[in-house]
Amino acid sequence: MHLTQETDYSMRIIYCLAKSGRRMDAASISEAMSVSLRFSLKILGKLAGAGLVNSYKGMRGGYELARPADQITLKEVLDVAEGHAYAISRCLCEGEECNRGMSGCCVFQNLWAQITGEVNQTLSGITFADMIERDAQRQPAKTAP
Amino acid sequence: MHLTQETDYSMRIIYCLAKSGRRMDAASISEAMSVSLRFSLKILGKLAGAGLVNSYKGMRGGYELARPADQITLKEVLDVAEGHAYAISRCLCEGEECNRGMSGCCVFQNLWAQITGEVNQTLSGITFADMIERDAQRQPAKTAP
DNA sequence: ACTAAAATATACAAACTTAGTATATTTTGC
DNA sequence: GCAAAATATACTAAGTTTGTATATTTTAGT
Repeated sequence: MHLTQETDYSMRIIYCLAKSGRRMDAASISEAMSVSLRFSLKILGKLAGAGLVNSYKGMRGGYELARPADQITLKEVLDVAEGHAYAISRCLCEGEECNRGMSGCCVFQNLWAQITGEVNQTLSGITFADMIERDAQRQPAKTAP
Repeated sequence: MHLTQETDYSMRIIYCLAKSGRRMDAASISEAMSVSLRFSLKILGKLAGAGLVNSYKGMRGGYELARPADQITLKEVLDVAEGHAYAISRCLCEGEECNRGMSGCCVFQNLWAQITGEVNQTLSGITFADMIERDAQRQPAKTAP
């Protein structure tokens, strides 16, 4: 029913890179996220493979966003992390046609498609720059004391 | 990521009972849904336990809706079938606080809560009577030839 | 009262998914 | 050349889902 941990971590990792604006190595990221180094590396590999982050080997290597934060949407990250687009019901996924009961294309599929569409639209309308903005709004002016 | 099969079947079972308007035994329901009798029984037990359907033992026994179809919402059935309310992310569920990284209550939680709220609101605004209506709308007047 | 048709309760198990780990290898800056 | 990084590949442990099986209880009809 829920998005996976991997999706959760992926979001945070991209957010972290977006906020820092600099290249970071996996160890720093994993520490900032409180996720094991191994698992962070696995996820970063996936994100790099999908072209959301660029990776650099060797000393001074690490990861950075492949595009500016205002050009990466939540939907993109979710799709990569989950392996496919968000869908509230399985019956909307390819190769998983609902052929039980209900004559032909059922009423529920119709409804699930509607909800799924709304969620995806929301997610594709929000970038990581927006998220940073949102966070700033929530924490009202933490200026020097 | 998806609602479970059990939720899918639960929806259809309630829909089936709503449409028939009569008491039906598990065998008839399972046949109509193309789901095994055993599994149907298991799900029907859950629905009966939650008070969504009434069950009757013995000959001429079976199941019927506990309330009229226009007083049972999709949200109610989902909550029973899944065991808890819909939430897009785990971090919204009780006893699953997200305490990793992100200072305090994170921006993502905020967003997930918003999306989750919208989905739940949609689901609680639709009854099974509405679903029957919806289906009729989709299948344009299948009157005699 | 007896019998057959139903639901109920409880437990079990197989398959799949998720979450995370381990090992060995490759690349690159210094 | 060496050490710091990523990469590739494979493995495993735990949890969840999707059922199935067995034995029991209740009730209508005769």
